[in-house]
Amino acid sequence: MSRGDHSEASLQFIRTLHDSQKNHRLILNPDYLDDEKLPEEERTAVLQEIFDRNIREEQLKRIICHLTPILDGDHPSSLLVFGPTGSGKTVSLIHVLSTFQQYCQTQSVEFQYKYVDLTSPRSSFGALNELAIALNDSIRIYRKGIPVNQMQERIIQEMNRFKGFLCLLIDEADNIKPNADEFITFLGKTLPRKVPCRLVLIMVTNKLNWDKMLDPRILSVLKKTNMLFEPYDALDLIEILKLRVEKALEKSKVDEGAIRKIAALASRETGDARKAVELLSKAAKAAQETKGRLTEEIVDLAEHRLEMDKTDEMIRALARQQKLALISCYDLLSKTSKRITTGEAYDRYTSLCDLEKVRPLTQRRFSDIIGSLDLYGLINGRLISRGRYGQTREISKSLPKESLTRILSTESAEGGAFRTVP
DNA sequence: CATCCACAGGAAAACGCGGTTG
DNA sequence: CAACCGCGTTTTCCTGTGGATG
Repeated sequence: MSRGDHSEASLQFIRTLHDSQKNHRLILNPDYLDDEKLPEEERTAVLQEIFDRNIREEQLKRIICHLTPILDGDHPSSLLVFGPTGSGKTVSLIHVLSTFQQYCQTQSVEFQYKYVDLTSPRSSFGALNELAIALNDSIRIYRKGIPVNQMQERIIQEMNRFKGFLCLLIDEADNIKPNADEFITFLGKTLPRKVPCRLVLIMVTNKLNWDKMLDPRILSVLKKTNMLFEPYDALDLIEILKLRVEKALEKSKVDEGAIRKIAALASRETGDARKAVELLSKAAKAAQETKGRLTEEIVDLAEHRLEMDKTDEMIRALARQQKLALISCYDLLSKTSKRITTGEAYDRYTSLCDLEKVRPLTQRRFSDIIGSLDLYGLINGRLISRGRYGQTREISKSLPKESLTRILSTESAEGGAFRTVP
């Protein structure tokens, strides 16, 4: 009997909750807030709209001007594109090249472009490998273990299939780590001689002085042209964000001020469009959980939360040794409340390693780890000299209490996990 | 003023792993 | 199978460094 009342109340509860959730509904299409999860066609469609809004018009014009000689059969020089991350270099170039390729087909000019992605750091060998994959979409993936010359031979063979103009778009070219010269020499010097097609190199980097690190002799062979991508300014970002809002969110529930705030925050930092969209996504989720309206206050909240999540994620992603180092630092810091030195931290670290049955690293290596932790902002490491008592990094904490407790909890929680790992 | 501590940090060699080749 | 290759990681060895101290 009371059962009926009870379920009636529950039903009511469910109904009101559902209704309120419906009212709060802000995110209509979450896919548009995450570039990576967007299907290819949709992605290009979004990009198309961005370009239609004349956001990167200046840059597009410049690229196209550089390419147009091809239509008359002239050979443009290779191109070096600079620009900070998230300024739309890759996106713009791919857009231009693919449309240019289409146009060339109608004009019966032989033109093809291949995209070589070096986003994750690679050696010159890895770069060659990537190039080979880009050239030949077949399943064959060349693995490590074969000499470099042979690799180059295969690429030359592969390239013999192409005629006319072949444009190589090399993304994040600065990621070729130890000997970038080798790869670039091959590209700029060896290949044009041994291959029938006309090669146009486009290299993308976000390091302004990258070309100065290369051998000057290679640069003279390349006959390159430089091009600079300015970061998006706040107005551009507003346009981009508005586009996303239209696609993904219930527009009427988004404050104009909130968008402006996101754009301002992002442009103040680096002008990175990806970061702006990420913040928008975070803010939208936060808004949906509360009142369902995207306001400036929510943006503030989301920014704070995003930062916390980042450090959290950071810590979770650390390697074992790094984590151990971090733990030993904070362990020591919490006990002494005084400045500590690398040596002290190292002592604590070795004993901790003993406890975890992990072979401790050398102090030299430990010093590097401390350096990396400092770089990540998980620790403040300042180089000081204490006169006769030597020179040390003075280590102090830089994390809020919330993260700190979490570190200590992972220490105990993953202690067992550590031990099971051989 | 020279000394000397306790490390920083560069260079190079060594190691280990995952792969190919003959 | 041994020999070899590429490559990131780690160890070994090394030279600097800046100011309190005698």
